[in-house]
Amino acid sequence: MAAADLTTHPGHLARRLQQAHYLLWNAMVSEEITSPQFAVLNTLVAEPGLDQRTVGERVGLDRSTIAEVISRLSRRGLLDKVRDPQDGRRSLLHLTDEGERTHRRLTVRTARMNQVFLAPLTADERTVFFDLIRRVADAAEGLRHPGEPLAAPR
Amino acid sequence: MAAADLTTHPGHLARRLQQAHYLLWNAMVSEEITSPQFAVLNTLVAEPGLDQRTVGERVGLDRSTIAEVISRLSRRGLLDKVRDPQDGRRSLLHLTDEGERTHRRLTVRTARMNQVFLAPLTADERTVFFDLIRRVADAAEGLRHPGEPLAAPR
DNA sequence: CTGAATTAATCAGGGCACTGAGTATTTCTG
DNA sequence: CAGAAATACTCAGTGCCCTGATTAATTCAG
Repeated sequence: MAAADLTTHPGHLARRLQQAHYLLWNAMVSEEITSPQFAVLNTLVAEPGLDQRTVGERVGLDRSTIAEVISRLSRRGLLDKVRDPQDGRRSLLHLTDEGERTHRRLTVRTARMNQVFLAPLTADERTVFFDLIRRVADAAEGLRHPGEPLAAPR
Repeated sequence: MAAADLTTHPGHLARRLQQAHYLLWNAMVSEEITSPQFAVLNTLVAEPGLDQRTVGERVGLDRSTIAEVISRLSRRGLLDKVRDPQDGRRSLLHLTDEGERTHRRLTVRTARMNQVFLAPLTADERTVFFDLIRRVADAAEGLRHPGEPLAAPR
């Protein structure tokens, strides 16, 4: 007895939302390039030559995950990865021509998909939707860095 | 040039939201039991004896994923899985005592975590937050089943 | 009643996401 | 300047998430 109602659990809703998006992306944007991969391409269009860690920070992926995503994009010839001569620890990233073409092509499809995805909401609701999610995500991310203990508040 | 602004991409926001939740769950609820695993336990508290596929449907996991999650829960002794004598294709699931205890314990922690997670929002905003996400997720899920072609509308 | 669909579960394979440990390089400090 | 601390990346390990193909059991149609 005493089962919780998952429809009031933000984590459960977030997961379902992401899954729904995953499916729609696959159907309407690309089966080859995933949404996180597109986010990386998009970041490198705006800021070519960024190092791996910073790209991860921009798109919200940790060191290990960004390494995998970049390795796949590199394997497919969408970006080049070279050691920084100024700082031998860093890997600098640049899109290839093919990478830029892919980004351009997917940008159009992505916009179309977002329209479909957000179709159930009015323009005002979309604004609120973005604002609320962003605030919750930002706040939770902010809890990571500081010395805040998170759980036991003493 | 012409990089998109990811902060207006619902998919990107959904992913960030889910990651933020993942981290908070890990810090405040459990490092052993994940949120999807808890969802399964919760479903079986409400409806003991459900078959594997139906549980997956309830919590929003496909056949393959639910199989993995259940295999882990079973390995940890939190649930029992037995072949349905009435229908040899089905696996029927029941929580063990340990599974019920775990569910009870995590229910409390989960409620506390949700408070922290939603702290940036007022009570009214939380209602809207749930409503908007649910509507978008439901609509996208609804696009899967029908004969709708999704992409090329002809 | 038997062959054809349907259904539940499994398996193989690809990708995302995190942690903890380890390596190489750079920077900071005494 | 040498050792310590910090930084970027890699690697191993676990878990979530999906698709397509396969297997076993049930149900349906002729």
